[in-house]
Amino acid sequence: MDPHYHPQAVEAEAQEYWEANRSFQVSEEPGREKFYCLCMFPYPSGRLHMGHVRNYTIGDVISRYQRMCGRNVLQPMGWDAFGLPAENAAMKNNVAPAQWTRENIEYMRGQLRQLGFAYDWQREIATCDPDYYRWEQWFFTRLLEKGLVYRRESTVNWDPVDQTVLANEQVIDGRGWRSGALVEKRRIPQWFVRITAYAEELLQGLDDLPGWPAQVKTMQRNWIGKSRGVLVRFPRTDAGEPLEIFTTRPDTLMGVTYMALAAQHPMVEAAAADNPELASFIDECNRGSTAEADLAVMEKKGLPLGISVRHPITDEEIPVWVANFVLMEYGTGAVMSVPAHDQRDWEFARAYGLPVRQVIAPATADATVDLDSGAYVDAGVLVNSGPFDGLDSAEAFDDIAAYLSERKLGDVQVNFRLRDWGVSRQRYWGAPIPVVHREDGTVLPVAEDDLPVVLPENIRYEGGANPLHSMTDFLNAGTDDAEQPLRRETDTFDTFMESSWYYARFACPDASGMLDARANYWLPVDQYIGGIEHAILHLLYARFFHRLMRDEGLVETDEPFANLLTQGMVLKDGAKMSKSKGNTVDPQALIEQYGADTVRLFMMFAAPPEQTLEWSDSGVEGAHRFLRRLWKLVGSDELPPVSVTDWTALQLTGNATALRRKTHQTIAKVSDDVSRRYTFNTAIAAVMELCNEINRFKPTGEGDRAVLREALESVVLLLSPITPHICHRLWFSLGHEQAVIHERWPAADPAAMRESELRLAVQVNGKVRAQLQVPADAAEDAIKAAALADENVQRFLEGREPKKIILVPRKLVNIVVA
RNA sequence: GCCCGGGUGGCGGAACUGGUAGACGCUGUGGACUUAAAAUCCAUUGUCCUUUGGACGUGCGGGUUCGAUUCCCGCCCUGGGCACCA
Repeated sequence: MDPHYHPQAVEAEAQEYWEANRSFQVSEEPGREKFYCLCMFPYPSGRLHMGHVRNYTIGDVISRYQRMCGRNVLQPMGWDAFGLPAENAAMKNNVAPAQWTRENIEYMRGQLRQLGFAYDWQREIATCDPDYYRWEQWFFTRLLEKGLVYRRESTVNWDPVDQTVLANEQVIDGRGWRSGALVEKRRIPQWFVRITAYAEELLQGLDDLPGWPAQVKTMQRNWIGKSRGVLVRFPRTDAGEPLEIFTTRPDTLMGVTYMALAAQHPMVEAAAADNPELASFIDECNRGSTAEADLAVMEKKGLPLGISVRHPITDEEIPVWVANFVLMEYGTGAVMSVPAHDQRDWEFARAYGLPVRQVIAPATADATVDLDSGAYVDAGVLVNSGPFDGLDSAEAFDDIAAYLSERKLGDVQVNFRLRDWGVSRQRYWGAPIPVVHREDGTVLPVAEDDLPVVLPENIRYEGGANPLHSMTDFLNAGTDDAEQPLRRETDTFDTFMESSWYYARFACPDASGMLDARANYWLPVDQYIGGIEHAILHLLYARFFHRLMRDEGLVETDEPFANLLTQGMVLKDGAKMSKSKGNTVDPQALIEQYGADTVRLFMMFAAPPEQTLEWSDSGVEGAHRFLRRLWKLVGSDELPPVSVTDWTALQLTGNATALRRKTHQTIAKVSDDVSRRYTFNTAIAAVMELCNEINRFKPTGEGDRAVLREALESVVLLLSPITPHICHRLWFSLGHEQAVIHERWPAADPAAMRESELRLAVQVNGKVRAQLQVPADAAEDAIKAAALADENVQRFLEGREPKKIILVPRKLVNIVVA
């Protein structure tokens, strides 16, 4: 065997073997345990970045491990191919988005192959392929028929110079990123999917996902935001509909001193008609971005409408204000303000000189209220609340709700923060929304036989308006039954639509319908892996879409992803790697210099998968050095495999017994790390320790040789999911005829792992003062006696009698004095 | 602003259920080999104290405990998400 490790040759050889043998092509095998391992598919942005390499290496390690455990493993790969960057690239480089995207896919597919991932490439999907998105279009028309999608007006960012809708990301400090023009909010009709109809189920479903990280479930719970409160109607002092608000704190109702409305609230718009100051305030509110983060940090501003309502209990007159921090999209677009017991209301009241009225007092004497420095927001006991005085907040909630309900002034209501999913995008590079418009403004779904609505790909893209607007062939959709002309919709779908069901299509990529029975063999995904940045939106939409497909009879399960691993970001210089920040590290250069195995090993070794990984160029070299040592260590053993049937019959030297113990402890440790903890970094560290021990081991007889052999084979088997190419080669060089991918994962022998002696720490008052070597089966009293007998321990006891001796089995003895 | 994370040597990280802080690797330093360099191998590498040994040390300030990186309270810094980036 070549004494030098040449990764390029080794990796080409392994990859050719896997390809020639179609090693990773799988089909349904009823009766055999399946394992569906999926990584979030990439957006084909041009080249792989380190985040991809990290994500896909984790998935590949898990897939290859599960395969060695005997499961029928599906690991597919595809492309989330629609999206904004293709349009930006088109403008910049004068190339059609379709062409740009497909060229990127070609290149990135080659990179993934070089990294040796065990994908079933026959299942490859690109979401920009009409064979894929036609089913999304079909499904949308089904939802339309069921009333699960609807059209209404909603707000977008409008660039008045470029005459185009901007994504939040394209609005920088309230201005269009290209034109620099002040962005305006504009309301246009858009399609929505009723995710709110599934809010309760999506919330409950989280309880049935033990394989999901708690933090992700918490984020989703908070996002769905279920709350119980009261819808209160405040009658107007003049004519007109009462003002409705939702509050979770009806116990503070007696402390309301003003009402606050969103600028888009109908009552505000009506009042602005004869109030120029108000009209200009609304204009001001209608500038800038629609992003919630921007709205939340804005200076809180407002204006009185000159309108008032009556308090539903006291009949007192309450002024109505418009405020820039109230969102029309939430609740009713109006809130009751209780400055004494809500911090934001308090700040607003301070700024505008509105009264602060305390109606809640602390339930315990030690709490204090200082309304000059801020609101008192905790629950407590009602004061200044007339008939409700003395009730605690919980009782007051019920009593006040009942009072309002009897008088038809309010109702207990469950409210969700979750809003319906707006899926319309005023973009070219997306799946066309399959509807047509009549001249009278009514809308019809495209008939099933007329699907897919194919997006024209051979276009010139010059930015600004959606090029579909000027394509008469596309726009002309024939006539309806009454011979009236039909115009095709030019909006396309949110790309989250495609990524909400691709995992199911991978099970049956050539199905003649949206899905077929194969989906039910493979689903749910057993292990889903992707970036933590998708913790809410993508994962929630996919969970929702899965239920929609279930209710259409397409899948049998409730949840799409049984286990979820959220990988941390790859950062450099403390920031997410991105082209715009110019801090990317190109994996390609590393693959070419060191080989795929080095890159894979380094990525898995540098940090546990859930943690952010701060990139550093050093360390890659170290991973490569380890592989070179491994090559020499294993490759130099050219004796044939040893088969031992009964290890207990062998006479082993002390060193051999120790090495065998280390081997089996390592097998146990790595198995646990890979299968339960997903801490590949500690798994690799354990194998490195074993290699260090092998290096020090000098075999002297047949038994020693058998132990060495077992250790080397274990190293290769344990590393094979992580660095599959070098292990493929080394397994053959160890004399095996079958490729390592067909081998079973090794089992740890508990008898071999047993220690005969233990090393315990001896503490005096919690500080380590000595180390103790004791037989593994030593009695408690003997251990305590030995600990007390230690010279240094005696020195620190200073003749004092131990008050207590704490013995933690296998760990330490703590002698407590004084 | 709101929701969810993170903070441990010069660096990446380990310590899994409250039990010996710093595994494994990187870097640095010293040495071997070499005409020399690279590669490789060996030793060493938290700070401080003259020591066999000891003090300090896990963002900061408190608390609980025989014992806290781990649990509790209050801060600071930092990453992710906030519904049209994917």
